[in-house]
Amino acid sequence: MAEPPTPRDEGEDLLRRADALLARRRGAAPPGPDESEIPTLTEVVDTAATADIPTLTEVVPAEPAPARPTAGEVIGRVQMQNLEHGVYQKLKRDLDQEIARVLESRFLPDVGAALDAALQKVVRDIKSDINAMVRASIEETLRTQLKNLRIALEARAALQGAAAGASGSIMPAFSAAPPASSTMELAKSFEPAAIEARWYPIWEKNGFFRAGLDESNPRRFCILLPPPNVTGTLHMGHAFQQTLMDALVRYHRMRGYNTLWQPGTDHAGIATQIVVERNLEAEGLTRESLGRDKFVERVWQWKEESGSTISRQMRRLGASCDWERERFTMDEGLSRVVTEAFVRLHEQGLIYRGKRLVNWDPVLRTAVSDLEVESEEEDGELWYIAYPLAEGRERITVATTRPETLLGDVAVMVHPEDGRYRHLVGKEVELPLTGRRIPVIADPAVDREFGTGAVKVTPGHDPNDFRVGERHRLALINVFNADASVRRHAEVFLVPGSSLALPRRADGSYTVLQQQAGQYHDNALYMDAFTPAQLELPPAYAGLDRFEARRRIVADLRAQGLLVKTEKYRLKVPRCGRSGAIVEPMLTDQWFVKALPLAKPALEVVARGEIRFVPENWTTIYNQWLENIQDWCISRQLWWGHRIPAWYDEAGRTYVARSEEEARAKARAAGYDGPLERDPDVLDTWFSSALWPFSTLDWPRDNPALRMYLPSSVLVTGFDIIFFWVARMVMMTLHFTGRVPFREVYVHGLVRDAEGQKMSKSKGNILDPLDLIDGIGLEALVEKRTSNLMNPKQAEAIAAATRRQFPDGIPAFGADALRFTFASLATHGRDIKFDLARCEGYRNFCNKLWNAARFVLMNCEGRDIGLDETAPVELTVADRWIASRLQRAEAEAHQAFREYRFDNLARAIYELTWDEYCDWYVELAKVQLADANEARARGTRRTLARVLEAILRLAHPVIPFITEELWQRVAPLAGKIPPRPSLERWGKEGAVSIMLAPYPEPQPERIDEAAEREIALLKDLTNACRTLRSEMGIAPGVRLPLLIEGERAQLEGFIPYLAALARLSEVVIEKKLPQADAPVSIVGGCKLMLKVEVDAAAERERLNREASRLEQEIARARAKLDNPSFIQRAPPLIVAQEKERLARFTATLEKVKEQLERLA
RNA sequence: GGGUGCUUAGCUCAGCGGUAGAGCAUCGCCCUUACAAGGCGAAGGUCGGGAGUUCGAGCCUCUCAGCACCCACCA
Repeated sequence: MAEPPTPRDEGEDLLRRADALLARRRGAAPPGPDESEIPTLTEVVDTAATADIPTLTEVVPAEPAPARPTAGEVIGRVQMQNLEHGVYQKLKRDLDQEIARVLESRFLPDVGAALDAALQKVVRDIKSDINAMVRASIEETLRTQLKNLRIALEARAALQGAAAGASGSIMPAFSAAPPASSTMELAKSFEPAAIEARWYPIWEKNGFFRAGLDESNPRRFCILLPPPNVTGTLHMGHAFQQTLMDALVRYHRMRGYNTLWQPGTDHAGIATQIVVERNLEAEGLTRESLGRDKFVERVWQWKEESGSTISRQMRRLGASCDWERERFTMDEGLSRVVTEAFVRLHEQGLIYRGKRLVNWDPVLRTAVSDLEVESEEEDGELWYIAYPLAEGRERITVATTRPETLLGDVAVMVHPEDGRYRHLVGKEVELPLTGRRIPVIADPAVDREFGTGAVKVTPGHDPNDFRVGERHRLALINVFNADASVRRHAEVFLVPGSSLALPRRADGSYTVLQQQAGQYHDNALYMDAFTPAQLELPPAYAGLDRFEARRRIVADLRAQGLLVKTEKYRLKVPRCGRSGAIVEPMLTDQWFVKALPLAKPALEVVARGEIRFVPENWTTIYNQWLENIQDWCISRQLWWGHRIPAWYDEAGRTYVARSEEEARAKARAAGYDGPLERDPDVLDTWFSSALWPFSTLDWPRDNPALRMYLPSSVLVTGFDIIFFWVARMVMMTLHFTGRVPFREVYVHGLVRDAEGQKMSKSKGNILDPLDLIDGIGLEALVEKRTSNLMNPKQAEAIAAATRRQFPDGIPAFGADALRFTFASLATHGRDIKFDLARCEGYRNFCNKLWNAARFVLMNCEGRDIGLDETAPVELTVADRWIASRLQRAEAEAHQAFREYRFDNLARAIYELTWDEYCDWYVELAKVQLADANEARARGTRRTLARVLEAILRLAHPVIPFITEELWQRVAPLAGKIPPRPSLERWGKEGAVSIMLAPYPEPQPERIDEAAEREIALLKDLTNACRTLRSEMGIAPGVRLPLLIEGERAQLEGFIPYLAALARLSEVVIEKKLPQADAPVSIVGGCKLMLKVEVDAAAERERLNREASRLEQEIARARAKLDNPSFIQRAPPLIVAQEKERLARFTATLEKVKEQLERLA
């Protein structure tokens, strides 16, 4: 199939040549493994990028540009542009790869190899994701370096481009760097990387993020950044949340509020300690071998190394926090606040220390709070164990999921009304394997249906049994060590009234330990008046891990014929949210915050509406939790964190104080002068987080920020930390400052993957926001997802899934597109399924905006755009219409911000920009610009520029980078700022940024309903023509005449628009359409006829379809109107509307029928 | 056992009493002097099932089903 040579072939030839050029360049570069031969970047760039890469004019045989291009030549130029773009992208990609390769080969062999070796060692036998983190950090650094290098390059290229004055440069992205000359064209497409890298530092250096501290301005807006883990990296949840916060902050800043976005990081006690301990493990060290001081030093070191990663990543996202106020929970200032808060709470009796049954993580060897325990259903077994009666041959069988805790049993419990066992209540059974005797007790808590209806009672290792113990005054036995191995000697806590039979002696007798009834103090648990004792456990199990002990005990029971049966059983297993270890209820000494007195005010402020949840149904969740709140265990047996400010003397007395000196003074006052020892424990991370709203404002020292920004305006957070953080901030802030911490809580959903799965390393579905901004190749992505898996067996499946889902890796979308995506996904639902396709769509949106600006600049820069108010300006209906639409969009934007409906905000911006401004107004403007009427052209240019300028400001809170870049060019046109100062001077004098420009306020008086109606009709007419054309299969290039039957006065003005938009050769308004076999469409009382021969039968068919559609509508409307109760009860407006519809459909049908007759 | 969501086009989601929408995907046609990361057009849904309230129900009520999530001590 031989085709004539077409321009396209020429283009392919061009591409081939470009390839050849690339190949040549590659050939010139030193390939081989000899790393010393690798050139520096500047070498590569100088030789390859700036010299070897030809301009397009060199590549394409130069043709003198004709003064007046003929149609064919115009096409040629368009093609050339596209080709230029294609070639450029190819070259750029290649150059990027080259740069990356050079960077890699230059740096990785030195630093990387050593690091890699170390990391390999780490990874091999440790379950850890440290490798990924370090790798990510390296990648990040490289990427940043690369970016910086590229910016330098761009500047150079721009300079050279300017010097050469060549219009045919094939590196347009580089001309996107500082727009040096005002007439320079924007790049053909939107290239986010350079723009982003340029603007953020300028904003930050100019102090635009700085908190407003003008106390005379009563408008204040403050957001606290939920402090991320200081050593962590940015994940999708952060990026999402921070996008919303940044939009809010930028919006209010533009509106002239005193604005503070308070950033900071959290020391994340457990999480960070775990990471550092794993690092140590790789070196064959443990924290114990290092010692506390050395270990904490190591953690600080780690914090210094990785502590800035997340804030750098936030900058990439465009977050406009006041970095000068950045805080860290372990800063000196914040630590002081933590101590102060602890001491005050203790003085007020709201903090106490006691031996309690707490959730113990045997791996981390620390207590964790109830909230940190996650229960999942898992497969397990239910063992039936026979306990022989002490007297007689009878046995009582209990069912348990935890046979190993039998060692700590103190009773067997049955339901008081259970006939099967009533006769046994009060008797004693022999506790197997232990040689002890325990009583049978009755308690209504027993479920008779479950198991055998008899339960073993282990108050020392089960919260439920603990309560039973309290009711029945049972002793408590702790059988485990801190690592949950079985003790040689159990700890026994005899409580008032309790007794415990010690193992049978050789002579068959028992010793019974007993404690007399004692006193309880207020609010205390029954065991607060315990007497400690010891109990020898069977030596066979001593030192065994609890699960090994379980196996042995079950085996021993079976051997003794006491194991009745075993059943498969699904049970809830409580695991530590951090380590994944199964939590063991353990009796330990811990510090607690009394929750009740703090919870009450926290409930009241919400009930009074001083704090409002958005969406409000979260109020219920908040209330329910606070209403059932338990005391909060705040001590952790860790080393990384705020050490508890309590000192003990040798008699075990406690002195809580702000410092050791103060403790000593208190001790002396109490008559003690000996040595003091500080409590080794640290505080729960969330304790310091709870103080965040005022600790970051340097409470208790009075200062403007504290006066102005407490309460903050809104807390933006996920529902997963309502209990952990939100409720506790309310309690603590109210308690210490008497103020609420924030007025509103905007609770957003959680980001999940496209399938709705939680993003997690082990699922291999993690998306890194930075990869969405910068893009990532497939191999790098696979590597990232499969490295350092907890379970390396998953690697293959994850790699396969990743290859399937991202066959080409992830393209670079840029921060703006990512942010726009997040905004548009921020509905008030719970889950946010992150859809890459959406991201691509919004990248395209940015490109659209970019090109609209390009169009406006091409048509307005250097032209009379009506800034001179004395020159005559004519505004057409189209101009008035787009201005009107702008007002509506602005109103929607404000409302969206008020309601935290970022999806609506995004939609309003998207529709205004794309559907109205680009698709219609720009097209209409082209018609107006082609007109000879200068006043009208001036008005058009003014409208083009002003509306675009407003759109940029409207969109800036969501897409800050591109809007700033464009605004710098567009704002002078719109008369908003003087022609821009050069970028070099930016910041020194008269720095003007879109960040500081006012947010658009809707002007209701500019809503022009008449213009809106007119344009609506014009759109309908245009669409009808287009539909006709398309249905008739008329090629877009063919221009046809159109005949319209309708009101001349109404339609006349539309003619030029219609002709252009519907690609018509002429538009003729007729009193009556001629009789012809031509397609006709009826729109709003007009008949449109495309003058083209058409098969009458097909046209009849089409009209009949239209008629039957109308008939259906008419029938529906008539049915309603025929219903007397509708007329009677529906609001008159609705009835009128329905009548109007009926009339309209009927009239249209009339015309369709008429046309049908004429066809015949 | 309590509680909270969700179920609308192939996919992701808006809409919450008055003519069923968007993006992506699909199917046509097209290099149209801002944009092929584009333009124009088309197709696609008895709004999970059932019952009720109402002149009128994706929208309100009840109920059933499915799916998520949260809280709680079922051995």
